[in-house]
Amino acid sequence: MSAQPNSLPRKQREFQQREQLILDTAQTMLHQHGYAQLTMERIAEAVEYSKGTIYNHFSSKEDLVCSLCCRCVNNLIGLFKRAYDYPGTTRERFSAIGIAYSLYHQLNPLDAQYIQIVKTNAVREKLSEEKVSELNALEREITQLCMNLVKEAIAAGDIPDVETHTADTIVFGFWSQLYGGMLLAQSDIPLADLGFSPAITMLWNNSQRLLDAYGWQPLSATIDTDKLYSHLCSALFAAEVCKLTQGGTHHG
Amino acid sequence: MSAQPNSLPRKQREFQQREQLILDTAQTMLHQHGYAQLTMERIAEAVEYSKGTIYNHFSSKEDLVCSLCCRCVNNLIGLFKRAYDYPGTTRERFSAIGIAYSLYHQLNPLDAQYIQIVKTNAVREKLSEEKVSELNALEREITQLCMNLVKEAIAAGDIPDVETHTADTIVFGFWSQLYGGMLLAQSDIPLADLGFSPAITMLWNNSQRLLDAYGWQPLSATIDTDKLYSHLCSALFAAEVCKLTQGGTHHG
DNA sequence: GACATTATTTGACGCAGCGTCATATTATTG
DNA sequence: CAATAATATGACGCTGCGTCAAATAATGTC
Repeated sequence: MSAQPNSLPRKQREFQQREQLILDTAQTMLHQHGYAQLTMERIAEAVEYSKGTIYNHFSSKEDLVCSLCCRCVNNLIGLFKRAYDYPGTTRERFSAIGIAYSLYHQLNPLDAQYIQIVKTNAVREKLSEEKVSELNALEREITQLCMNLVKEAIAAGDIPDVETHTADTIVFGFWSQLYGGMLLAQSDIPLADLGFSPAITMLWNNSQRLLDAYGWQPLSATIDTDKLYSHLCSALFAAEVCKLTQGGTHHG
Repeated sequence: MSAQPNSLPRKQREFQQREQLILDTAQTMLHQHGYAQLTMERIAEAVEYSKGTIYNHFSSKEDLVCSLCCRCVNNLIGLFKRAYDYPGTTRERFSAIGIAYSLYHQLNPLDAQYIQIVKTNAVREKLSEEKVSELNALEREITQLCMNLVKEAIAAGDIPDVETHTADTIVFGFWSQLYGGMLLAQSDIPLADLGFSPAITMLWNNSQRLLDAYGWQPLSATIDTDKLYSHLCSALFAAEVCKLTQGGTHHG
């Protein structure tokens, strides 16, 4: 968008643009044909550069997928920050983070693939030191964001009895729930067939329960959580929700 | 253990034994050298059969890993059943399932790899219809076991306000927490570095909170959860805990 | 603008690992 | 002990990763 003139040497800008092109292409291919069909040759062909050039950008296929993953975590961090900066109670803001997470994965269900793939030891083994620490830095950033909010809440007196509910336990618990819930929702297992309700609803309800369990004020008994959900959605993530409802039909 | 004489034609018994041998060997190799180093050639060499023979048992490498995964889920089901059959309150029994899960993954940290790998779409894509449904059946079994216990609890009046906390929501929430927590605990991310307490402790505390949030009687306020934890461990999983404490040092 | 030098791109190549299948080996039966 | 069936074998074809010497383009110098 911004037409800042040559903030970098032209060469470097071209390089970065090409890198994005490769990533975009790879992402599309991954979404359309799956990981097994994603080969360096095909990517090279699609971007109309040769394989060697791709390897100038990414040291391996794993490295490329990891970069995809980093981009996606970055996007998620963006949403989280929006939630963090919301001018409301700490509990509302933390709840908004949960919504951000769930929305992101509803909007980009296939992005969960990279995360999934990159979390696999089989792939980790092959990553360069460098890429691993890039990813770790992002993980750290997103974790700290949550942690800070919880600490803020504790400092503000919104969470009582801090001895048993330390900040780390709360973040861990909430995060586990989001992460596990998202994985269960996405993956293979046909939840509906097993008699489950829509995962998104369950996830929201469960996370509210959990915040109640920590005694995070104001408790859900004193407010209308359904209303809170839709309010946060429209206040913070209107664009995303819009895209989601427009997107309409679930599968391709 | 049981020396039942030739319940099956000798040939078939040999076949099954060999299958187990292959799986055991593959498991060991996976643990020792990682997924990247696991090749069909090497497995064949190690079991002293040829590659072709391996392919008589498993239609692909993915198929083999999936079988490993099935075996591991089976073991987990065994532990879950023990928890299920414990003669205590429904809440104790459900808590025991949580312990079973956490113990299993402490004892067999590397087994999480198969699950992880097999959950990856990249691998799923390559699995035979047959293996997928074998795995699904196991997932179903283990899910139903949890679901049944929750239903029992609801029927017994141990969980109030069933409109908002339906059985599926509770199972989903609890399971998400276990699954997400285990993945976070195991994976890559150096929790300690990020300022987290031991994951097992957090997991236990969080799951107890969650059960409280559902109003599952008796609430943790009325009992000593630490005591419950050690009691259930020794009553149900003495052998496992013993192995765990003997195993001693964490990393190889 | 011609030449030298440096940077970038290229695709043929080597190699590893999967999965196949014709052949060799072993077991079973008459 | 041959004939036949069942099973095991490993050489082979193929795909896809990652490399690197050579080709091509870009930049700098006079």
